[in-house]
Amino acid sequence: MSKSNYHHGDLRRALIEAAVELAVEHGPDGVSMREAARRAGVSTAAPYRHFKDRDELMSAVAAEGHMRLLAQMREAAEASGEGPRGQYRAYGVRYVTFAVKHPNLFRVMHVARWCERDASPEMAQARDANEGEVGALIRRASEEGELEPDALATQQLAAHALMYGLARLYIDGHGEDLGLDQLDVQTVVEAVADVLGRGLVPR
Amino acid sequence: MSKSNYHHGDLRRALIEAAVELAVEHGPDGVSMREAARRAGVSTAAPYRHFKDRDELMSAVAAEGHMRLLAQMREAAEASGEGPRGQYRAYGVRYVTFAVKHPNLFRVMHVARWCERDASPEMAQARDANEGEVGALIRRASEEGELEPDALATQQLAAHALMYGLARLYIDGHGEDLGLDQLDVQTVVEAVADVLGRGLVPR
DNA sequence: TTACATAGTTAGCAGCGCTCACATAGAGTG
DNA sequence: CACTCTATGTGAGCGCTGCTAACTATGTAA
Repeated sequence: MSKSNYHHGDLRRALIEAAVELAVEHGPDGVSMREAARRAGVSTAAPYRHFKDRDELMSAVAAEGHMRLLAQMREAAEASGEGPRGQYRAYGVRYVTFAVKHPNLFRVMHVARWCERDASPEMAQARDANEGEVGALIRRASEEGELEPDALATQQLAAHALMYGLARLYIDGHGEDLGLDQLDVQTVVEAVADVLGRGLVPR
Repeated sequence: MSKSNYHHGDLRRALIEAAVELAVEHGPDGVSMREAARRAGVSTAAPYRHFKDRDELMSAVAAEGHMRLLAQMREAAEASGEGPRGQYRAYGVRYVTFAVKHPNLFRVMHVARWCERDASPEMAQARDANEGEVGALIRRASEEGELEPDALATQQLAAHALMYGLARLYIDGHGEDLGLDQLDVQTVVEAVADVLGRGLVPR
């Protein structure tokens, strides 16, 4: 181990894990440098050797979340294996499912201040991985003629916005108003995806 | 004035306005009870006579935001005046425009803890107003045959999620990645709305 | 006038982010 | 091996925060 065992082993990593736990348990505001330090068994000033401020730690938490989400979506795409369009859909379903299952982590992952690509080294890496993956999928779908290539950017935006919006409606507590609570997440997502697929206009 | 001129006039109102300013200037985390009190010209403990804690104040801020948004959307709908479906679309455009113009207020308006209907009296009122308005519009659209009534709930959900998601993509800083910054908001929203209208499937 | 609820005050606790001066442990060098 | 240097940790402390307790002033009603 190159940089370990000075005093702690790998304090940076330990702090990130403690912060992830705190975020999951108590939400974004429930993460404090001092409590993360306590859980890692070091003094309250130690974290500042590894993160210049709280935002940098939160950004690392956000990156960790994005890594986990990407792993989930990969798994879902492989399991579905119906060609790019089906995989794209499986991505969406898993995306929303993840948000509903881990709302606090998802929240941290989408706070502007923490998810900009230069917010932390981890974040840049996570975003590269994510965009590469989704980009490749979209490209395959359009090459195989399953999406119209000319309107591709707009369509991708619409799909992205729809899934993101649905996820946020759930976790921001608009679920009950919309009668979403009784229904299975997957059912809802697929129904909504179908609306996007077929369009709103009656024919 | 029934409950005014004890000492201050209407401190509750003054605090809400100070908090709205703070939220607009510095974001949700930039609002503090103490600073709101200072701006209203009272001691730091005075706010607790009107709001049991910070969450209750923030909820009042969220409600204020929803009122302003509703006013904007009404205006947009009247200006468009193209029948319910066109008005629904105008609603959506104005909704996203509002979010882009007042990102911090929009953020406060959608934090779960602050936008639940029993978070504050103001919030309950604001949500009633909002839901009534949109609900009526949707109903008219379906009565006049401009939307398919059987899939109405799902369609409404899709439209809602799409606009909410688009707004959040903008304010959560995903705008640049998607190349949204160069384009006019209205153009983007209308393009996306069209994708929803026509559907994703190539025909 | 007196009694009372309302709306404000001051003082203070505990927790936070963050910084500074200091201590210590390992790596590199003579 | 001793010596230095830097990376990593500690403890104390500043100023901010949310919130509470005990007290005071004000307008209302009996």
